[in-house]
Amino acid sequence: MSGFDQHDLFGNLHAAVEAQRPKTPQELVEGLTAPQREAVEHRGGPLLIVAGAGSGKTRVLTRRIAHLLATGDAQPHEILAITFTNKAANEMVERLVQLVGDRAKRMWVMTFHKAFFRILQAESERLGYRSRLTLYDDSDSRRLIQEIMRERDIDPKKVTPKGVAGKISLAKANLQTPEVFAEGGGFYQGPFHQMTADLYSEYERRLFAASAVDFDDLLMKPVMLFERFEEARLYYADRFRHVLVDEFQDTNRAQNELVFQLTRDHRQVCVVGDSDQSIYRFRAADIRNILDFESTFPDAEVVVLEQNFRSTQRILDAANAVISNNASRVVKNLFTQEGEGTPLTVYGAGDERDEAAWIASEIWRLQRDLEVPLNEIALFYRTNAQSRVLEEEFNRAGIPHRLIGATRFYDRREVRDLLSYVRLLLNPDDEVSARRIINVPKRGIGATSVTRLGQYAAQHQMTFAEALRHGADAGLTAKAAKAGLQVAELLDQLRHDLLLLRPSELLAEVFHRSGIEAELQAEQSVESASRLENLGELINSVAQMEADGALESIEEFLESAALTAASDDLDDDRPKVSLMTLHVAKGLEYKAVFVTGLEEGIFPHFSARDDEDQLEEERRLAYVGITRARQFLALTHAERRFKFGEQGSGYSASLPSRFLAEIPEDLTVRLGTAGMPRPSRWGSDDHYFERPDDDGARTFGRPSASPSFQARRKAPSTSGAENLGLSAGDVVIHERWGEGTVISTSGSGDMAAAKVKFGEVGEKNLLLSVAPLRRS
DNA sequence: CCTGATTTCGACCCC
DNA sequence: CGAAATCAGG
Repeated sequence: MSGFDQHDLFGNLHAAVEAQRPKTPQELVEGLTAPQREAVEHRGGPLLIVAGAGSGKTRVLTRRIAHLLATGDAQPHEILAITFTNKAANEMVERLVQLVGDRAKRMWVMTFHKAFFRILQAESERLGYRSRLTLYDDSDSRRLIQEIMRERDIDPKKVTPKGVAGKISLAKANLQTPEVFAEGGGFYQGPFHQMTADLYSEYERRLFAASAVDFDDLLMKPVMLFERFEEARLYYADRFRHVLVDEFQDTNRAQNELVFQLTRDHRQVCVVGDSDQSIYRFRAADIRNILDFESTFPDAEVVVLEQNFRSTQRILDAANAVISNNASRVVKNLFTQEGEGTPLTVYGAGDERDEAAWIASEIWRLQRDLEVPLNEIALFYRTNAQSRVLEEEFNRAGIPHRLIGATRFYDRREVRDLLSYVRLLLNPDDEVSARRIINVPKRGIGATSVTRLGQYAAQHQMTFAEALRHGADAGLTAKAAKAGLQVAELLDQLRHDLLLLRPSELLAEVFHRSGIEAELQAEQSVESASRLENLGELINSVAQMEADGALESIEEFLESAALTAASDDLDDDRPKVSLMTLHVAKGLEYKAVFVTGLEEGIFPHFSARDDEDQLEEERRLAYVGITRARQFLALTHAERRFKFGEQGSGYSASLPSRFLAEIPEDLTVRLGTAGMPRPSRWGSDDHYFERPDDDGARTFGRPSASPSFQARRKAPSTSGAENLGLSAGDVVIHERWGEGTVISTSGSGDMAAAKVKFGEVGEKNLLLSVAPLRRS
């Protein structure tokens, strides 16, 4: 899955050579288990694949698609394969290219949101939109809601725009129009609900006027389109004669309905999912969609994949034990042939710094003694806020790492500003973008002027951008009115370039002509330098995409910018430890995994405290985390943690998570304050005792005294070997292994490493800053 | 009326 | 710690 595997590389080469000859149906089921094969070969009706973690579902899905082609049961353009993340989609495309060659490019293999944005864009006229659609992301929607609330003098403290946005989002996911929402189905009543309903209604009106759609519209609007225009539904249902959906357990009502609308006639629908991995309830995923699939399609064939090809038995046993505490689930038990494996480590830290320090020391050990590459190590946490301490400690310890899914490049302010210009050029109705760029760079059009322009636009039924030309009439000062006129002219001129320039050139032109460039250059701060750099990077990356032939138009670029999640980014293979939330981790796998912060209140999160359903979801999240690990799994918790509390912030005691107690003791080794001081048992004890540089600076195995302070003061001390300036051929002496010859070196500073050949123990990869090494 | 500086407040998970 | 509300000055 993760793509680092060697056999994948060879697979690629192999595929390139073999690409000319399509695989036969027989070849496509080679090496599959009986249930996997059944899933690949099933024909003629609905298919539900219940796929446990690590049971090879991507493999089955891609083989099934290839098989459909090979037997002539489907043409490439008839395939719609839906995933939840771009990352998963890209991976699927890659594998399909290996299996069926370039024909894969004619299939629709993408996320729900992308597929239905395309359909919505193509059919927007039917729904009455007058311009090309602009996609509003969460922050755009929030701005619009905030603006509406401001106009209505609603106190943003009593009702937050975020809260309102959340309510509207849920309503849309459940296919509730403003009218239906207002009625409330008897459950929700009262003035507060009424106000939310009014806001929802106005929000919809404004979105429509701006020719804009939000994320939830990408699902809800197509449902409405298909309901109102049967011929549109039939067109797409006929075109996509084979619909396959991954991660079906995380679909919401709208997504479920879309699948049904597209497939209810031909019934060639294949959904894959694992109810134990449903973790998106908070964004309206409804686990019943998968549980009720068989009642929706009574003739559905069900295939259950229970053999896990990823983890050791101990890891699976732990996962099974935890998830078995969920009452509402279909029982299934994963098994593996990967062997027992080593025990899991449970580490009880003093506080979060100690936790981080221990993890850092373990990572060093994993890579040094067990030669686990850094990019095969991952660290998960429940909330993004937990990442900071971990990062700080990793910086101190010199552990190369990357945060996945934290901040999106496209969310940086300067990037959004620039893209807002382009959005406005493409869609003059776009209110949010117009409001955003009107005073970027500073032109002397402040809040008061913007409000007046907004009022004027509303009164005279024109767009906000159009109102810029009527600043004087709208009551702006002469200076502001003039500036407004200039913006309008600037937009006219830039709109000219739209047809003439390539996307990257257009961005560069906007960057320059808008004055954003000049303003940033004038500022001369570290901050502005970084912004300039980011925008340069943006333009360069677009130019690169053009050069690669990967970008047709600026519209396409905006679409991908809007639909790219933070977690989709850079598949760089550099050796770094990955840090991410448990949600982002779904679908990934690593040789070694750390799940951190297993404490009551954090994981399970306190918001799930009184709700059994939410608690079960937290448990599924734990299940997801555990099952990401192939060989090594450590679970950590801290006794005290710095928290942002209701009454101020400070350290407070943290109880170990109930999920820890749910793991049978005999699967684990307990370390730190929670247990006896013993060395970690990952790998052989030999490895541990052999560690020549075990100077006691690390914290594992220490009694509870105050491990955190030790961890803090004694960041890994260096052996000094990284400063020897070693190169291949040098002869060195290792304290334990004696004389050896340097074969190669890599990295620098704290991460400088060398491959050294010793007489007795053979070749070793050494991290120089810790290896007790000297020149001979 | 705009802008830059200062204060305040708030924080779960995401396509 | 960072974004948004608020304040003081031009």
